[in-house]
Amino acid sequence: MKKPLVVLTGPTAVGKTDLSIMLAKKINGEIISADSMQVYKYMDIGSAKIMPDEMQGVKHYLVDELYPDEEFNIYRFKQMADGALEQIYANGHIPIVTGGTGFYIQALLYDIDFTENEADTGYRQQLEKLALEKGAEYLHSMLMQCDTEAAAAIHPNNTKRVVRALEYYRLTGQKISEHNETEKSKESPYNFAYVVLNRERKVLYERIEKRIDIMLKKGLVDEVKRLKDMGYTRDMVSMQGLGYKEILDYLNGQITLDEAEYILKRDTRHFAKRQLTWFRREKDVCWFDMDDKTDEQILNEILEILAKKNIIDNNLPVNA
RNA sequence: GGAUGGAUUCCCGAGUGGCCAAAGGGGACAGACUGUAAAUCUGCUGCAAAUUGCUUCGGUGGUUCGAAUCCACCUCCAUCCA
Repeated sequence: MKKPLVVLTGPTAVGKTDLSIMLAKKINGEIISADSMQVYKYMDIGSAKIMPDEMQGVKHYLVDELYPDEEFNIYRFKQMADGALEQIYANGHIPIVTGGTGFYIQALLYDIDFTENEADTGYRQQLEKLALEKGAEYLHSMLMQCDTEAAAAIHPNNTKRVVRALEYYRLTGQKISEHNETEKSKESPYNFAYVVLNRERKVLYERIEKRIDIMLKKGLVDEVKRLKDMGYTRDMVSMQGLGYKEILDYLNGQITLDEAEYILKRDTRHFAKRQLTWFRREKDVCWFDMDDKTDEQILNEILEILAKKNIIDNNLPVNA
């Protein structure tokens, strides 16, 4: 019997948070955040983090768990999220995975394996240096020699991914393309419902811009300044988050505040678009347009889906 | 009223007789993604169809085999002089 799992996601600023709380209360769920920035302490405004008083007693995992100088990546996420799942099941709750990081959601949902090796940062740095000195093409040709498939699949300019493929081969003696192939064909060990919230593009973009205006008003600049004063710097994963890198550039005198705002809004729009691209190619996804319906209506439709999949008890009152 | 400079495809901006549907950048749109993923990277952008055709470079008219590029007039904008 597969264990139940609900995914509630969508692009940034669609309005996931409110609905996730409503849903959690309705189905006795607990929430796992699949968000690469909300895990970090002290990063509240810029990450649009849910605050304790908004949680309404619903337990949240993977929020506020790391310090900004700690590295968070898919491997780390997977470990922490698996742990959270175990606890949630043990306590007799239904896990609700929310947050906008599609890659993380996929890793959890299909139990993709990332544990095979430890990062060898020395080799990675060596490769990155090589890329800088000899060019991206050179690295790519290196990959061509050990893993033709991966080289064919990865664009030469995408140094990050070329480096990882090379690193993977060096660490495991295996081709990453083969590893990907086996992981890709996995079936989910969960009885899941994958809900993606969306809105008309124009509306979504307006919401994004409005939200950034509010962040600025609420003191995003001060928040970043505090982080800067605590010694956190741009090279850290946390400080590469939207809202942090731009304001940091401003605080460091590289751009004006107006420029920072413009870039932040633009890049957040780009991000939302990329999220949508990701969700579009996920299988077994239920899409909801939040422009057409109230949160209550959507909630009810989600409950129907959950009941149909036996994720929740069929006897739960569905109609409002 | 006079002088000069300018008006280019969604925006900025190159182009000064054919190789121009028009460089480059931005935006928009689409896509990839399996240990940095709020990251990284790619494609595409006048219209319709096959290598072709059609309509574009403020407007109108002209020169020329041929014009975004030259000429005339007009409109608008900018700066300067009155």
